[in-house]
Amino acid sequence: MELEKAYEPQRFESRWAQWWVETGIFHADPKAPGPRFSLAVPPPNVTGSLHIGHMLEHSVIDAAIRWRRMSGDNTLFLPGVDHAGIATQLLVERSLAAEGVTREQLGRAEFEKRVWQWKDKYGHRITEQMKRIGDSCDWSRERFTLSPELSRAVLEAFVRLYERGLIYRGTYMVNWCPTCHTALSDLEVKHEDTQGTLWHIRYPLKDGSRHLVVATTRPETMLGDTALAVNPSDDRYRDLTGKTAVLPLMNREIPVIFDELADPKFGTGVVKLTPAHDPNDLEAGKRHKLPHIKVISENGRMTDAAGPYAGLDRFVARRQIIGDLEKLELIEKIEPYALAISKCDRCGTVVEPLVSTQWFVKTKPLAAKVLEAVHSGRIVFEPENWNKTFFNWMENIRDWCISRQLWWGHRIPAWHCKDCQEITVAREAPSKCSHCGSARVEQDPDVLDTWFSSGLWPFSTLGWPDDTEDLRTYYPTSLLITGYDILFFWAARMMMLGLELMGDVPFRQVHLHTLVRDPYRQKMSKTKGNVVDPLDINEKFGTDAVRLALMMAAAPGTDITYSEDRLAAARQFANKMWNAARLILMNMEASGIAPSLPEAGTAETLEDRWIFSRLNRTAESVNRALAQHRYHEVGELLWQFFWHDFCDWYLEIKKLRLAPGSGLTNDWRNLLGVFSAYLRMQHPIMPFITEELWHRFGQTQSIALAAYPQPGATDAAAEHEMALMQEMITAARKLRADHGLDKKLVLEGVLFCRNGATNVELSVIEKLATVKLDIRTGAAPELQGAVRSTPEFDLVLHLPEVDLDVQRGRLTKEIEQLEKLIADKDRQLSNEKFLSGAPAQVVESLRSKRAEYVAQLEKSRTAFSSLQ
RNA sequence: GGGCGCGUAGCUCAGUUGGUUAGAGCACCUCGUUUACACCGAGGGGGUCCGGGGUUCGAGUCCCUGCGCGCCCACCA
Repeated sequence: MELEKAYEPQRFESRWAQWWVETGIFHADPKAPGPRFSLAVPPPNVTGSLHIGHMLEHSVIDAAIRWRRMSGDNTLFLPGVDHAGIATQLLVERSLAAEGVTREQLGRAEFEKRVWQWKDKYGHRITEQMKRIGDSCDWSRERFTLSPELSRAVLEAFVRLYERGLIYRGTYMVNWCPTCHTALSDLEVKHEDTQGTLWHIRYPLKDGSRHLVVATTRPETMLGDTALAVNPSDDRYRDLTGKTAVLPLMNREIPVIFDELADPKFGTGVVKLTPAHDPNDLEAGKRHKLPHIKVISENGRMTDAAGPYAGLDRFVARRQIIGDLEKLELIEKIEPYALAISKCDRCGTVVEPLVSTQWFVKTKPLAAKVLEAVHSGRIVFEPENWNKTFFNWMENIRDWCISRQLWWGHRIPAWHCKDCQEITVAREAPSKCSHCGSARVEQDPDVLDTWFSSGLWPFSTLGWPDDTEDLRTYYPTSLLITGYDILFFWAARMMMLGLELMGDVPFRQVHLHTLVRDPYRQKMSKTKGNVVDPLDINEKFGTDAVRLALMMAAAPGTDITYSEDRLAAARQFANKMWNAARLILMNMEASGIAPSLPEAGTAETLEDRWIFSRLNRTAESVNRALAQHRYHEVGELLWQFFWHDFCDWYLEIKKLRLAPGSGLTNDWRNLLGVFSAYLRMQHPIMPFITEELWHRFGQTQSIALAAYPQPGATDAAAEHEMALMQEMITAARKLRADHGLDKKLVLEGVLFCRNGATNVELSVIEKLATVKLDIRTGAAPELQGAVRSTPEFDLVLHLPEVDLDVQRGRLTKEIEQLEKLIADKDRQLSNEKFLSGAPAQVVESLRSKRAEYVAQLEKSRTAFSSLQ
């Protein structure tokens, strides 16, 4: 049964994807033998769809898992999805908006019902896509952060942390998004450098003696000013003790106070204090017991306290205030000013700092445990250059605001008493207040930050808080593979919560992969319209080719720039695999062998000794690169081995040996043994084509369950002999190409060999280079005609017509190169410091290298003069 | 204001601990379709490794510095 002529992945990929799921071969068994290797997938948004970043991430994760599984580990690849609180809620709200409905109009219960409907509708898309791209997950263990089981884990985690004093409720200044209408954690706020404006505003003193000039970037907040401050060491303002200023526009009297907050070097050295709208001012306000006047509300509009500006959007109010101040001639100066503006990560709205009562996680004690775990090596970053960034963040961590004023998420398990105002935190809804016994208790309306539940992922997915066999077997997980963009959001939180609640690290190793950018190095985003749908390119190039291309591009350090050229190259590689298999199968049929992959026999020929050596060397490098998460190296090693060793040389030589009707000869066994090993080695990167070919060669079990090739003995002598033979063949081809001779014309000549070079197999050289050679030992007595020389042999071809100009050109270039190299070596070898300082080995190799060049130079010169 | 990273062939990038003539893929040039693959084969051209110092017998690789670019963190007006 012959293979189709070309690699057409569409013909078989979805079939294998389905087969892998249906046969359940990736089902994890805690009782199975072998070292345990477990990994929980970074849960994608339940309503999301696969993007190119996922494609890279899943290629890498799946390769890691498949490699460990084939290496004999008891593996668990746990899949699942995240409810993605704010993202999903916004999505559904947007769809409601299209119907002309707001969530408030629907009410909480009805809205939640709508989101669940949405989840049911789109929630399977991403997991179906994961199956389609070949993720070798245990689908029986699929998890969802908002499922009843995981919700129980969230509840338990919250209560335990609360009981340990690690969760508290308090009133602080938080980041507030007026559009999403919720508090945000610090991480959900993006700082964007912007060219803003600094307005210098005059605040008259009450006594009319003078005015103070205050600089601000946010004039609208002045309506809430409750003081002006100057630095106590600032000589310019010593006389202001006890003075009062009049707040323009509001005509409110505000005191002038002395506080270190005011920097004498900034502007005029006078700063306005708005405790309700600025974190620094809030602190200063506390120190001086200043009143808070909230002039901006949760929806971004001015409050009643803003007097004539009440009800205006905060930015509209700003413009009006500037206009009004100008009319009053209270603007002293307007200058451009560079500042970082804070925006909501989700919707891009400018975040408003507001004082608000929220729930927080006390992070310092948790971070201490994490720092200890990383410092002691219980968690290892790979690549390790993230250590410093990570430590810096962990060491300066601030408390984590975990309450969100949303409706989609885990409801906070706290009940407020309407009588005594106290809070009861409990695992189940209490019938009465635990403080006063009142039955008038009501659950806190807020939900938890979506990252709170994701932070429990490595153990909540394994059955925690119950003591399950899965949890005992697979926790801590072995490896976390994720993008560096969610290092703090997710990885750091898992570490904190895992160490606190499980008493052990959530994973032993963290591999941070790179991000995929568009061809112009821009981040891919839907709004920019530069996203690439991986399903489209999988269809076009083949999923295996996309996996290979992405992994080969993903060298740690820099982000990947997306390029179709790479994908096309990878597809061509897959096509090469396909056609090599086709060649082998065709010849098997001719030799009377049924498709099969027998064990390799013993190496008898040079090419067998050589390919075994190369295979073992490649297996060694590939296993090491996989262990170090150097996936681009894995791809490159396998590419080189397969295309340039196996196809270009090994198969070409074997083609000369295989005879029709021969049956299963030793040549065949060796060829098939190497091919089988290659398929298995390539499988973690390219699961589909390898599975397809595996079966085309008569296998019935999945290749995913076959053994991963382990390194074996190498054969330096065989590699040297093979290299020599390749040089001889190449030399002949070069001579032919130099003279523009027909490929079919058999050229006659003499091969002069020295030393060990004599036992080359002449017939192989003759066939692969289309030559007819006499072979002699020793150096050529004279070098006439078309010659190519190396230290170990001289090849002289009798050409029908030697183009002397071509020969001279080639030789002149060679001679120049050699002279330069020799001069280079001479310079070093005449350097006393080098001779005394460098290791003997280095000096020796330099000497012998020089001797080789000199010998070769002699040859070239002789050949050149023989042309005269 | 801190921190990280990048600058190597026309393009996209490799280049673990400093040590043969710095590599790959794509693109380019020449030749080649009789038996796996034109998604191919054979051969070839192409690089002052961003600039400047330094350490060293020896630097693409280590140190300092300048230029250019990117990212992350950060409550100063």
